[in-house]
Amino acid sequence: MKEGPDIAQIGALIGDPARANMLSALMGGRALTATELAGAAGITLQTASSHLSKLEAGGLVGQRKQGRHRYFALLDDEVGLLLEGLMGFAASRGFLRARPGPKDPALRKARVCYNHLAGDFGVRMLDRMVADGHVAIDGDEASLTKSGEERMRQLGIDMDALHDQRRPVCRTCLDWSERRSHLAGSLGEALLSRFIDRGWARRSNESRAIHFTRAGERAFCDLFPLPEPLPAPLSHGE
Amino acid sequence: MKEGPDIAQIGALIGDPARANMLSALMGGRALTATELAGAAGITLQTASSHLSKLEAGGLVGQRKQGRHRYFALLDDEVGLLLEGLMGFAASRGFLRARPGPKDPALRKARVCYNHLAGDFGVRMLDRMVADGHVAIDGDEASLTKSGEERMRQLGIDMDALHDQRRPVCRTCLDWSERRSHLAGSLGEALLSRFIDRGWARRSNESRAIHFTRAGERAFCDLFPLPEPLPAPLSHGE
DNA sequence: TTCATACTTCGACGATAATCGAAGCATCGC
DNA sequence: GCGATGCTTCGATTATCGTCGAAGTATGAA
Repeated sequence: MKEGPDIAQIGALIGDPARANMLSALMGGRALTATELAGAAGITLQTASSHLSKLEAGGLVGQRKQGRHRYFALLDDEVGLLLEGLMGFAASRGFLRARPGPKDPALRKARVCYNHLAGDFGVRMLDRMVADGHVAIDGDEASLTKSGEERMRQLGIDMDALHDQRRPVCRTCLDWSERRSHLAGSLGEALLSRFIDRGWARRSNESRAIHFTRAGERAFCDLFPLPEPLPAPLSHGE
Repeated sequence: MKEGPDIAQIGALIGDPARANMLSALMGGRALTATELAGAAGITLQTASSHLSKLEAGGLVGQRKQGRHRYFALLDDEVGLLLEGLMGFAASRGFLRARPGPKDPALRKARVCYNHLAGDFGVRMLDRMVADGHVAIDGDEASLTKSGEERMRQLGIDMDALHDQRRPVCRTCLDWSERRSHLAGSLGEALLSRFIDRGWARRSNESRAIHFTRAGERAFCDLFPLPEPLPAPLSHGE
């Protein structure tokens, strides 16, 4: 037998639909209870408990007990990165699950991808930053420019703190609904936090969707106007 | 049910040990026949055929027919990237398969990780380049410096061609045997090719190992000396 | 043309793992 | 203390899927 990492174990953990659903739910970035995860996966609580135990043993999730509640979350950034990659890959191969009925516009418009903004708004934000010369894209690589650094500081982003972190400030993450990149990395996370702290947007309680307030959406669109005027108004999307 | 990428399908494809073994074998960067892959996975040819059909349908491998031989390879760079990430992740979670008996020194010393040099030599190379100021590491990000650019050109690397490519010139890839990064990206690939073209090293026919000739090893070690003198001579390792 | 080799397809078998009802334990609120 | 709620554990069931022997097709070499 071959020496090396046992990718089959990781694959098998993710390869069960119920477990995949739970991991996807946790990509919303919030800790969820076992009951909530069972609901997200459409299975009973006892089955969810069994699955979560496996995910925990495999180092994909961790739990925190609060009284009778068990809050599960992705164990660390590495898991988030791995799942991001898997999502982008699955989408690139055409493995997409379509909900019967109309597509979920809320998820497509704005949602959390582990810790940063994804969806139409996420892609729009990166596109704007690139068009303004704040972010430079070289192939799959993204880097913040000097002017971008300045701009982010104006927006109240603590750039010193971001530079102190081990991970990249800017990273591209393939958006499964838009099929283009949105901004990940420490800056991506900081920006989403900023929008939420400012009250522009809030997290949905039921899904990974990010709901912008009317004022917040206006502010966001002012900050990141579309690179080109489109005949269809963006705000038409409820 | 949730809308979004179906990561369970990808997970399940990789989650079977036989399929995982074949994918790992293909990380050696060479196209292999169905018979070779069956041998690598320790299964019969008919089982391998069935598995390869699934991997192909899933967009992970592609095949090229040459007479009666079917050569299978990873479908594209995206697959390589995904598997690299999975390998690093599996190793980080402790999912390692140990061969009964002594560890495989050849794989640990130098092997192919999809298209670039990995193992002790791979890590050593990156460390040297960092110590010489040719590659700058910022968290997980790697970039070639001006002096590094110059140095690579001196080594005969066509840097213009590398810059024309879509992917990063330098990328870190977590080495599962050394638990540190080796150099991936277009430069990582170009360097491995260079060593092989110069006759310093050759690919093993049986595994992902890279065998350096005596002269090639000397040249490699001259080019990338250890950052610090160690009491144990590196060349002691057969 | 014949034989050997590489590979695909079919179908039966059996091992595995997800599933859930039932039961039990821990915590919370009245 | 009691009932409700959140969660874990146990055990039986069953669907799924990997496996391989057998048979067939395609290619190469003598």
